[in-house]
Amino acid sequence: MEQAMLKDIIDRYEAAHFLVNRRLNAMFRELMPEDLTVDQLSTLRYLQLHNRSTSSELADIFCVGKSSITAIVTRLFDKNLIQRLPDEKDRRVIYLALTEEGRQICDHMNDKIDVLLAKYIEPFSEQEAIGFIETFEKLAKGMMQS
Amino acid sequence: MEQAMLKDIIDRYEAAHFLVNRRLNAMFRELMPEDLTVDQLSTLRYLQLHNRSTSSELADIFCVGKSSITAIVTRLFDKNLIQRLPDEKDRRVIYLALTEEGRQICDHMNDKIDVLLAKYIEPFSEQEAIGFIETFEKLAKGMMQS
DNA sequence: ATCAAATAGTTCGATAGTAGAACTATATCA
DNA sequence: TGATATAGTTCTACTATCGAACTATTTGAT
Repeated sequence: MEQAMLKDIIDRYEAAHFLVNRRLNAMFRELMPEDLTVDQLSTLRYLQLHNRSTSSELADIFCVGKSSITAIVTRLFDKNLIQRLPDEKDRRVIYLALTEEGRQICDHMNDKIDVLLAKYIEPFSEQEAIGFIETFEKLAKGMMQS
Repeated sequence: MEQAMLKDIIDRYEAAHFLVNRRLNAMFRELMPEDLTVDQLSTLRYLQLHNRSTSSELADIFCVGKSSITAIVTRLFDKNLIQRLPDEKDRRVIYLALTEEGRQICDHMNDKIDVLLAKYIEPFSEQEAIGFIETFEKLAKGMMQS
């Protein structure tokens, strides 16, 4: 790709990324129940998909320090939404898992989020949506590796 | 689009969005000079593109309350990166603009960010990149309207 | 022309997320 | 066995955010 075109694509990507990010975050915030934040829900949702994760894994995935994870996990633990399950073999390790209440909130929020996102994705043709998501996934993969 | 396909697209979109977001944010954080945050730079960059904006406009664009903007603007003002220019006609209004120092930091960071993003976008063919960005912009536009 | 309502921006108090350093406890390995 | 690495927590400090209360100004309805 030539320089001028690449620069154009980058500028447009940044603008769209910023806009979608800010808008989506605000819309998610509005969906949230009283006592839960967007980041807290992200944590619950990750644990729903990856049961018995650990603080270290969350820190890697969320790209933050372990002390940030301790803070967020403690808040969710205090709300009785996640459990801390010590590993029997390696006593340094503490697995994290949803409680029944955490699972229910997750399920409920998943439905709400699906409805919200469907509104924006539905207008696209199947072909366009698939093409888009495939490129998006390649981009994500590229960022995973470095 | 049929339901099962839509649901699949939504799940994949969410996963890629989360990953790209978190990774990009972390990479931006690493690029930042000592005394500047990612959100502060976003504000500077918006002002570079939209000179003489106002707090209310920033609050709309960033999807946050006006008091959040006051906080961030005050920090940038204290660092001498932006100016506050009262409107002559309507004395409630205060226009915001970069200082010379703010402009320089912006230019410098724009270059760094372009290099970073180029690394991830370069691998795509021109055709794929354009198709992707066009759909992304449509998505952004859809979110602007509601 | 006046006064109520709207608008622009700030202040204040509270909370969440984050970094980074210091710390504890445990495991690994040379 | 002892040094080093790893998992997680605690603590302090800071930024971003909300929402309510506030000031100053403008707009608009009567």
